[in-house]
Amino acid sequence: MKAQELHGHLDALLLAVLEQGALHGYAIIEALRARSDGSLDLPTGTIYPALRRLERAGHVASTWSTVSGRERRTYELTDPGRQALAGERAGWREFQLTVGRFLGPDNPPTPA
Amino acid sequence: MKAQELHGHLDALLLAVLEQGALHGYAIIEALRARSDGSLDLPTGTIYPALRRLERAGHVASTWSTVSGRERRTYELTDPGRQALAGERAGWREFQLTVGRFLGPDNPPTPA
DNA sequence: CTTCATGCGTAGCTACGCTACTTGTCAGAC
DNA sequence: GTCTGACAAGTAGCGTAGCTACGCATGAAG
Repeated sequence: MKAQELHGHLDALLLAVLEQGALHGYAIIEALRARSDGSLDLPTGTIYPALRRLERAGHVASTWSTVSGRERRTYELTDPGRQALAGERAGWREFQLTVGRFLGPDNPPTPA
Repeated sequence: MKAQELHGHLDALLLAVLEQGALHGYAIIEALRARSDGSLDLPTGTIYPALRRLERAGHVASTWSTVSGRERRTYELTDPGRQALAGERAGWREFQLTVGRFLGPDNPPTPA
């Protein structure tokens, strides 16, 4: 899948992944890959800046920890983040309906 | 609807609109607005360059005409364009499924 | 001791949609 | 007679945001 299409939807995906529990950056990348059956294999240069954006926006909060000598930055959803996620879900639904009206498989507006 | 989300899907929308018949730029903008119930109100600075891109790619062909003193550039889908549209449709379906797995309304993977 | 998985991060690039603008015709208002 | 606004095309420059390609460090495996 061409990942450029994610433009504007990545933040929502990250929030959705964190909805199930706090994760550190690397684990988020793996979670996205796993839950999408490999379709979403996003590079760190995409994920880390995006997480910083979300933290600046107050949608996630991060805490450092050290696991077997390795530094980890674990992110968790905040309450505003949860609200934002709800908004993103609604936005996604509208987007899906609108675009689907043009690209849906059963969309011919002048069929018969 | 935030139109920035269109990133990467605009070409597909334009092809889909032209699938129903040739249109000139201005009419395409109106068609998008009409078929989306006003959700997609795209500025000329978005549409015209996009149509040029599609023409360079060989997905549409344009012909000039003059209607009551006004110059019109009418675009129509080419055969490669039709194939491209089919590909975009498949891509959209995959994209929709993948993102929907995270943002769908009934997606909690660890519900009970 | 070298390689690979884990883990974080940034600099610079590029694609692409948007804002704001210009040019021009024609219809209708004033 | 002039002016506003719909119609119709177009470009220049901007900003956003994801990507490529790096660099750094630790620990396990060969």
